[in-house]
This record gives sequence, C-alpha cells and structure tokens, in this order.
Amino acid sequence: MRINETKGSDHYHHGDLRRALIGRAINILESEGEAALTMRRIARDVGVSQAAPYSHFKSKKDLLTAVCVEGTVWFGDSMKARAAGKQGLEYLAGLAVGHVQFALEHPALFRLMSTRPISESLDAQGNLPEIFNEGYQLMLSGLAAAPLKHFGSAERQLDAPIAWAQIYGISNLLIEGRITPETFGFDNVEEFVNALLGHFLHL
Amino acid sequence: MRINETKGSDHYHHGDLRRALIGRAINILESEGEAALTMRRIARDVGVSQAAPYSHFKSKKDLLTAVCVEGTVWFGDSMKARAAGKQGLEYLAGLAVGHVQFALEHPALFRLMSTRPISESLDAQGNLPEIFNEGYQLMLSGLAAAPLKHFGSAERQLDAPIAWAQIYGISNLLIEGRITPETFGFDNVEEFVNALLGHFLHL
DNA sequence: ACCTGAACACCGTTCAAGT
DNA sequence: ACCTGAACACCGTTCAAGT
Repeated sequence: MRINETKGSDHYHHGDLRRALIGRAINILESEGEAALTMRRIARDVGVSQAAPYSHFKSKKDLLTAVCVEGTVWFGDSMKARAAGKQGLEYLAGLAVGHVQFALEHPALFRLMSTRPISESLDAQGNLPEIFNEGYQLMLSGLAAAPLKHFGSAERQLDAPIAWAQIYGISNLLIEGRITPETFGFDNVEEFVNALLGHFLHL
Repeated sequence: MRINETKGSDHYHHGDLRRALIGRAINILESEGEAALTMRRIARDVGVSQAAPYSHFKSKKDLLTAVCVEGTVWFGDSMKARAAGKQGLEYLAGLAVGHVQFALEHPALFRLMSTRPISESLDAQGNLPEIFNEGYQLMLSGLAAAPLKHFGSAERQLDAPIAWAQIYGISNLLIEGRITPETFGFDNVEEFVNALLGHFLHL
C-alpha cells in the first residue's frame, strides 16, 4: 500500500484528511468493490462527519479522480516491476504481463480507472493529469526497444494502439470472466499472455 | 428500436409491463447515461408505481441483465449488418467495424454490456444466457472463413481471443476517449479500424 | 481553514393491502 | 397475478454554525 493513513500526528483531524480519504476509498474498492464505495461510508470509516470530505473534494467524482491518479501510479509501478531487469522483447512482454496481472489483482480499481471518461478527469486547467498516460508511455518505451512484427502495408505508427488495445482488451475480458486461460489450455495468466504476445513479438 | 412499448392494448397495466420497463431503461441509457438509470425513474417514466417493477424483476441487477440481453441482440444485428454481403476477409473486417461502431453509437449500453461480470448474468439454472456469446460466435464464424495471419509458433487456436481482445480493446479505448482516429492520422473510425486490422488480416 | 449537525431531494427494496 | 402506498435504511450534496 503506497498511502500512509497517518503521518506524524495521530489524528486525521489536523493531519492529512485528504490522503486518508483516498486511502480508505482504495481499501473499500479492493475489499468490497465499487458498489460499496460511498462518500458517507468513506467518511464514517475514517472517523469524520459525512460532510467533511467536501472540504477536500468538491464532489464524489473529484474524489474518484484522485483515486484514479493514485491507482495509476501503483499500476505503473506494477508494470515496471514485472519488466525490471529485462531487455527488448522480454521487457515489453514483462510490461504486458504486469498490466494484465494488475488488472486481475485489483479488478475494481482497474475497472474504475479504465472506464472513467477522460473528460471527467480533467484538472482545473482542462488538461488530463499527465500521470494518466503512464501505462501508455511505458508501452511506448517498450515498443521503441522491441517493435511489433509488421506485415505488408501495416505502419509502424500503429504499433502503439494495437499493443495497447490488445493488452487492455485481454485485461478486461479476463476480469469480467469472459475469457479464462484454462479455456485455451493454459495453466496461468502469464503463460496465456505470453502465448498471445507470440503473435506480435519476435519471441 | 427493437422494443414495442405498447402492444395491442393501450395501457401498460394489463399489457407487457416487463418489456416496457426494459425499453424505457434502454432509452434512458441512450439519452442520459447509466447514472440516470434508476428503478424509480424507469417506473415513473412508464407511468407505474415505484414498486411495480419488482413484480417483474427481483432486483435492479435482474433488470440490467434483461437490458443486456436486449442490447446483445441489437449488437449482434449491428455487426451482421456491417458484414452483410461480404465474403472471407471483408466479412471479418465488416464484423469488426460493426462492433466498434455499435460501441461508439451506444456507449452507455455497450459499457453496461461489457462491464457486467458474467457471474451476475447467470439465469436460474446457473448458465449464461446463450445470446451473450453472440458477438463472440460471430467473430468465430468470421475467423473460420478468414483466419488471422499466424507467425512462427503462434497457434491458430489463439486467433479467437486475439481478435476478440483487439476489437474489444479498441472499442473501449475509443469510447472512453483514450484514443481517437485523428491522433493517428485517420479521418474516421472505419479507416482507422481497417488499418489496425491490416496487422492481422491478409488485406 | 477545516469540520459538524441538520436538512433536502433522492435511492433500492420490502410488504401489507387493494383489484 | 399484478399493482399501489407507505415505510425503512440508505445515498450525494448543501449550508449555517461552530472551532
């Protein structure tokens, strides 16, 4: 967990309530899913009145955006961890496995992150928080070192959306239970994802 | 619209309230999005008491499942319409374009359909309504006539999850605004999707 | 500046009662 | 069998008031 619920002081009340709310929101998401994630519940759990969160977030949507920012950092770290120490093709494959595995380990958080229209996550200046592109940027760096195979007329420029859509699609299909590795004769996610990547990479 | 709101009689009250509720639910989803889709609102719009829907659906989840079944039929029809009259590779590409275009034209409905865990859509006997696999079955039929390119060790059996994940991923990335055809120099969705498919198909 | 208490207009769902 | 009215336990959000 990357969020400290307390920090120096022992009460939220003059500590960092903002971060405490985000942290608790992620905990609820992880343990009980999005349906359980209500403003009142978060406030209650953190020991504060139901109106208190509105001193830090102007709406629930705002809090959810902050949760997504946190989640995205975590997500990027997961991808990097899986790819660490690898080179070229294996680096790219590691990122992909990390992506899928993060989604499976944190389905509610990943779903929240991936179904949030970017228009609802714009900051005061109207730009998307740069962190939201972390996963995509990582993929781009992986593709730079190990491009997809390309066939005939296909343009190298399309590698990025193809790879992104593929990994994103697999993550979602696995999360919702529409696909399982077992259906295709694989024992676990890693083998399955690696086999799928075999279609794209020079593995 | 494939749902008749009235049917013979001029009152819901002794007509088909069940279908009227499903139809109105889809209308609300299309015009105002999932946030506006509440049991009470649907009942109100249809001119019935707030408790009435519970004579036909045991919970909101149940109604949503029925909405997904309707949506899936519609979705399948859209794919077939785009592929109609085409053969082999073009048939498969037509299905793909139909898939993506349905998602873009009915984002809220598609999102509902694609984020619903299959475990929440099982019928009384515990099986998934067969219609839920319509999109996948169509893709399989397309792949049978026009398999993906395969490379080295890649197995033909993986064509299905690869194609499915790809189209599903593109649909979602486009819906949430994370990708646009313009970013990659295409004027519209059809050109963009066709170019992406160039990586997979012998186009 | 940050938080509380109380209120407003909503929810999903249940259940006795009506037809 | 199908529907209503009223109720219960929740929501998100606002706002005056407290510290």
